[in-house]
Amino acid sequence: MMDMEVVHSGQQDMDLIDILWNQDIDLGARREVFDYNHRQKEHELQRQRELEEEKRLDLLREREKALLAQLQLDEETGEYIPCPAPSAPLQSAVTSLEVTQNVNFTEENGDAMSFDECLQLLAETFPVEETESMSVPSSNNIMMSPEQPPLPVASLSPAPLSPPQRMSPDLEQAWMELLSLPELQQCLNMQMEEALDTAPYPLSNSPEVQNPNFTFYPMTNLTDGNTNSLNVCSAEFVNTLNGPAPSMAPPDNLSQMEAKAPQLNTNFVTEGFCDIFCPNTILEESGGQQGLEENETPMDLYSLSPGEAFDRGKPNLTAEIPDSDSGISSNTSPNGSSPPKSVYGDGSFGYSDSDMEEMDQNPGSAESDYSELFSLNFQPDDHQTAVAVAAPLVDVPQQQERKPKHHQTDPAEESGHSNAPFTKDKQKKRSDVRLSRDEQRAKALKVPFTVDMIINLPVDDFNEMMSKHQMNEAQLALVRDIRRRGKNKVAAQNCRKRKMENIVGLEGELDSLKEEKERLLSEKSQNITSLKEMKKQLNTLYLEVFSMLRDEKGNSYSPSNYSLQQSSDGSIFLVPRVKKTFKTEHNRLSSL
DNA sequence: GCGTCGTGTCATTTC
DNA sequence: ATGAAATGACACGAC
Repeated sequence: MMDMEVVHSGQQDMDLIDILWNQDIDLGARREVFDYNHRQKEHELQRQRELEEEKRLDLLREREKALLAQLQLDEETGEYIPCPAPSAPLQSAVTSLEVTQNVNFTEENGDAMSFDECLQLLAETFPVEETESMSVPSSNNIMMSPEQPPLPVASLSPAPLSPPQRMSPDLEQAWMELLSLPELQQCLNMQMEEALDTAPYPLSNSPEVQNPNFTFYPMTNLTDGNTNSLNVCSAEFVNTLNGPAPSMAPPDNLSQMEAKAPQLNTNFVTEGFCDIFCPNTILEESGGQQGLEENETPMDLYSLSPGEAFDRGKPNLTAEIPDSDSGISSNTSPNGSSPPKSVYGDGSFGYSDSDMEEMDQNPGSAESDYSELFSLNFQPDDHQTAVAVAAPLVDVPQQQERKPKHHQTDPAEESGHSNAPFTKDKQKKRSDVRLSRDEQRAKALKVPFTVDMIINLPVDDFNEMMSKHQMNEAQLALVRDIRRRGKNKVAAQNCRKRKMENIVGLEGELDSLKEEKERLLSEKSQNITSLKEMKKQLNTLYLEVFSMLRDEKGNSYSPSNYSLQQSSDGSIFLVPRVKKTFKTEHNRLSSL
């Protein structure tokens, strides 16, 4: 019987665990997360991988030195260019590749090192073996979790003999070396940012674009540093580098980058990642469809079909943003605790206020940085500014991924100043955070006003300002929300201030009333004392007056039988106490 | 872990 | 009737 109960309770526990597990699955966690052995195993594997990576990195550094030794530093561009007249002949394995590359790269910018030149150098540096496998080397799959399917390489590259697939392992490793160069890393990052800025939502209909493996892997791993990019960058991804690699381009050269993007040689196999990272190229290729014009911002795209665009865009904004604490959000389910009534109503615009709140759970991190970096006084038509302003939308989650543990530490704490700030500083910081949230939202929707203007302008000026600018519903709703919140915030502060003042005033009033009470009580006691004294004096005077009165026979009047009374005209009468006696007698008789 | 405080936000009421 | 201001209530983070 006991066993049955134990089994039963055990079964209940398991059911409970399953329920909780299912909830966690909904929240994005897997059961392995809770398995200690599994985690330990993962940890050991991770350490093993790290050791291997260290060895590989050492090897790669040596090879990189050897490679750079054969390159010349161009003093003008700061790039490495190949030494003139390479003597070693190309190996046979590269021949077909070379033909392809020569065809495709002959028109490229002569300043930069072309693809076949790189290959030539690599071939000189590293002996190339005959290609053994036509598939992408297994290193691509090293970092893949078992449940993830391998990259559909074939579908990525329709070209029958895409060069990277024909690379030998050594050659590919050399490519990986190139990829590990900081210049190329930066170039890749810039291309990614640019692509995401200009087309936040993949415009291509190709299934690869919608495959999470393709969008997720490069984005997440490129930001992780050299190691991961080495492991993860597929050969197709290498193709995105076929343009002249602008080395160490400053961030404000985005427009130049963008101008260069369409120049990429699209004859080369680019349908893979290039579809994702170089949307301009795709747009050019797709039958003259201009798509994004130079000054057309992503917002314009939203306004073309707000519903779909935002439905697709929303996961980009929210799904990759971890909740501030432990990645579990109470609002994960669509029917979550967010208020049913939203100012955005039918959800035709992707941001509901509660969604924005989720996005804003990270007040101290990148957002405030961006709010400081970018002024809100931009013109919506300024494409370059629009790109710069749109950048935070995609960059914020990346930065959050980089610093998930520090997302709520302020810079002062990070820099070692862990002393508790003064209250005023804290208030200012919180106010800044609040401001940065709304600024972030305003930037996201490209609202052409500053938050300060939205909140602090008088009603008439505000209405005039709103009427002067054509804004869509989402922008109007956001502006109204910002103004409402800003006003309400000030009102709440004033309300609390008044409340505190009322409390302080009431406390002061209470004190003064207590003092008044004490004063009145003492006055009362004084009055009582003086009254007693006066009565006493009056009684003495009364008796004195009585003692001086005499009747016709010269006898004195008895105060018990007579009393003195004053009439209304001031004259004094001696009245016998007959009435009283009579009254008393009458009362006595009636009582009998 | 719990209580307190300061603050922002929302819903509702008051003006 | 309408919009702004005021306020109660709640949530959240910091301490």
